[in-house]
Amino acid sequence: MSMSASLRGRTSLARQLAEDVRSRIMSGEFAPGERLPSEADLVRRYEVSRVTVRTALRTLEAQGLVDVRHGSGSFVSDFGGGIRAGLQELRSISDTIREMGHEPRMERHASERRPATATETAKLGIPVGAEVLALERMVLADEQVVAYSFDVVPLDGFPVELVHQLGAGSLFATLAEAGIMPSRALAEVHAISDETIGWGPQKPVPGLYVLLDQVHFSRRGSAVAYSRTYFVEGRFQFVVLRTN
Amino acid sequence: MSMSASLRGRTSLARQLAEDVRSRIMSGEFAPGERLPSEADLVRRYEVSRVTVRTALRTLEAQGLVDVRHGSGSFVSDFGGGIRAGLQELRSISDTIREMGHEPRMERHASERRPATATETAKLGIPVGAEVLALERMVLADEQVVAYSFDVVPLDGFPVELVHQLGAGSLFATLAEAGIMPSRALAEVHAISDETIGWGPQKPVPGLYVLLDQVHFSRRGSAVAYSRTYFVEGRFQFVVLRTN
DNA sequence: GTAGGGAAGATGTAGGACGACTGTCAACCG
DNA sequence: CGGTTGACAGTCGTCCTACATCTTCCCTAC
Repeated sequence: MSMSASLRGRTSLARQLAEDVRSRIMSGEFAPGERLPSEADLVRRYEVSRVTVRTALRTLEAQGLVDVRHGSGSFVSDFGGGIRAGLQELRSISDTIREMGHEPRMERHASERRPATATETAKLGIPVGAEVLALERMVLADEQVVAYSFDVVPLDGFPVELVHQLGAGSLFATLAEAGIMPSRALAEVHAISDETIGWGPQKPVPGLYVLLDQVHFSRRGSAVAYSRTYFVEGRFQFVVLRTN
Repeated sequence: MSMSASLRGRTSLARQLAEDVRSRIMSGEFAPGERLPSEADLVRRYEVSRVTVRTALRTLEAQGLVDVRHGSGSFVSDFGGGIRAGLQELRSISDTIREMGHEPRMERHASERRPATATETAKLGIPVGAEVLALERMVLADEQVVAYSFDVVPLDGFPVELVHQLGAGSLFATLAEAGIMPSRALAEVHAISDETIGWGPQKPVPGLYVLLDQVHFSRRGSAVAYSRTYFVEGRFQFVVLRTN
């Protein structure tokens, strides 16, 4: 059960352990409701201290994946039928679609360098008129339209040689390559009924969408992207795990 | 800065500490971007061990409220002045409204004991035909309608003397009193356009809602309630904090 | 058969120690 | 003079040991 040696280094041990256990839970190696190995067991198996094990368990508990019971053990949370990709986990839409068992594809509709609008300057906390790259894309899962995405990335300080790449591949991957990996996002959820949104032969009628209006932040707290994603109602399962 | 003595007992020290620091962050005592006291400081001020402090900080970090930086310190997450009261924190609608600075009120529209429907038996994992209490309520903030709520609570094993109270006060409070405090909820988000939902003089037109379709679970993993809450679009700020 | 008690195992908390990383600032060098 | 280097204090990451508290289960006593 030991982690691959390549995992070590870079991030903290606890973080790696949490990620490893998390993947094992997701893969079903640890079934919902089942008891995890005791802290002492995990100490032996992963060859880390109990502090590290407990730190990792705490992280997973805060994420709602496990339930640590005093005097009894740690248990995989049971939601009576499977945990899905939660909205509170920050990852690219493509990755989320792939995790749900579908094949993602992004189709670029427009790509433009222009000054930021008033809304964008406010959301991103950048000066008025600062240059941004605006993207309009269509998100497909198994060739069916699931969302229309409008992304804005401030270009000030962004590596020039990577600008063209922003509109091409994964936004997350390119941002990470530029050293400004999104670490957190503040997302607002809205219900939108608008016939003017969307395009293409699969344009949904009526135009009913769940809008995810979100600002992405780097670990240091600077805004790195602002995106509005209109999810076609019914085609995408939005799940939020709520804990206390 | 010590916690009130009444806080001690019941839950774990770490949980109490996390909750205390969380409230101080929310109240602005610890401003966004600001550095928290060092772990050693917190140990002295709260008179707990470093293990406890670190456990609490880890929890807050997993919730995205603080950013712990190796060798530097712990910092309150900065979202550029963005609002808090995130959707991923499980609390009653009333509490959420109150935290946003408004006065909540629930108005009961209907209350009925009946067998569970097929959907409800599936969502709650109860036998077909099991008796449930179904509630229909209107949620107001400062006397303005913000949502219509449809709640279902399975009555099997529920204390008889508390049944009437379910329809009266706070659902959460009554469930807690019955010893089945909701600890986690799996919530689905949908955009709904439906003119048949809602009632009263303030019934919104058009009927555009953000639907929060959620199953509440106890700490042990049993479903304790199923609720569909239709939030009137634009009247309630839905915020999801996404982390990784 | 049942209630009670105790042992074993599990997590919760405490305290001390050391390593690794970060930011600062003074000394140094070109 | 400016930029670099290096020492240093502060802070988080990890480990160790010990004990307290809680759960569970089994065994005993009645």
